[in-house]
Amino acid sequence: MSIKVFIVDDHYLVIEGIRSLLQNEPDIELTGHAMNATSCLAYLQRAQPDVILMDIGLPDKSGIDLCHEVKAKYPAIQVLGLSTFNQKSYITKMIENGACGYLLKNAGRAELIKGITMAAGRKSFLSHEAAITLRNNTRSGQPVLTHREKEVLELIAAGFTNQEIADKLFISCTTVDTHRKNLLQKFDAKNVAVLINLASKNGFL
Amino acid sequence: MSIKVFIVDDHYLVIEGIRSLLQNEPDIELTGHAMNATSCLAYLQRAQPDVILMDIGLPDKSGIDLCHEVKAKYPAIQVLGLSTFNQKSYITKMIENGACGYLLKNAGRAELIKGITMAAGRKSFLSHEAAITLRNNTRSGQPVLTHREKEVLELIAAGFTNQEIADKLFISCTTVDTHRKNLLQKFDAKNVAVLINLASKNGFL
DNA sequence: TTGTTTATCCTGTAAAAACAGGATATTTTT
DNA sequence: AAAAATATCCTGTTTTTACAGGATAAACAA
Repeated sequence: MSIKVFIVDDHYLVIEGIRSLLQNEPDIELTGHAMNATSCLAYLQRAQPDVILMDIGLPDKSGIDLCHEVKAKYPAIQVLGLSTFNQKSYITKMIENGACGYLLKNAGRAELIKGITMAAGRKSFLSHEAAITLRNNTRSGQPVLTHREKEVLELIAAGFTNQEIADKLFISCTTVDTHRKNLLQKFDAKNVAVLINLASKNGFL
Repeated sequence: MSIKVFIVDDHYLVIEGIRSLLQNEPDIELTGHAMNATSCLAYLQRAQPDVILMDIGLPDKSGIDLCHEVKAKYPAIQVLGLSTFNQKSYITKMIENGACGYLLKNAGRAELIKGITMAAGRKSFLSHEAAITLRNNTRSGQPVLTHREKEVLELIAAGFTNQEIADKLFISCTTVDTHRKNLLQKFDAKNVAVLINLASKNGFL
């Protein structure tokens, strides 16, 4: 029995590329594709593939959220993240949300087929380069933020002052200042400008 | 005589997608591809295509710089920008550097072929969506920054204080403050946090 | 159970940025 | 030639951050 694969990606050229690469694979059957999250969910109500190749950057919803939703409704489906962004935060977020692996768009034919086959066999798979960044970044790189720190970070980026943030979160102004202090330290940032720049570049915003 | 097309893109799936779409086009011949700027330039020393499809995000050099280089050495070659990022700054930078158009990776078969054909005929071409963002953004959207403002913006993002920036640029501290003031106004930002966030999201950093 | 992390709060000082409201000279565009 | 844009500089005041150096309580992990 062949592996049923479905693609969710808003880039037509990528869909076409995958289709072309899988054409002569007898064990893999491409059952369809969607170019946004909504039509993906609509498709899944009618038919369930074995493996979904899912892009991160979709027009209506992030692949990270979609992955969570799909895994909640259809736990049997294996989701493989698919993206150009080789960034730790994206990879870990996909895996946290139930993806069984991560495939980069610069992957070759062999890597693509291996990823799909392993996903279908309920084994996890990471693109070679993705595995490297994941390993490198756990040591030193992006800091690990607590839930509260993430909240504060987003409110800082939105332009609120410490006092305004304090009012929103029902905490003291000095507490916000402490979180801010810790954020600066964790990012090794000299001031907010650097903090927001790094946070944005590393996918926290 | 068929149009000779060369692709520069580090995403194998995209190359494969384009190859698949162009396979049955008698008028278009895909002569090769490169996955980075260096091997693209090496190829061009041996053979010159009519049209190059060029990605923005290459591993060794940005497509924007590569475009400039290619057009300087081989003015006859028509360069079509190719990217997932539908952002005004990228599109205009490519065109400023000699590209004759911009193709988005979510373009369909018809758009791809039309783009290549028009490029070969020395006509400019913009993907439908790219044309819309370009039009929208000139009216309202990303602000237009002067050279000095861009310099100051980058130094702010790097974490320098007004005084430090002033020393670097050999201007007064108050002048830096004025530039900062104007940047905040142009971006409609309440403070640096918002400024850096918007600037980063809109490709200024 | 002990140690660590997390979230909370405090006081005080110094530095920096935001805001207001100017001015002048040089380009560039109309 | 006149108008607009750009880059430069100035004096203030108020607000906000950054920095130093704490403390406490709850949750969690070793």
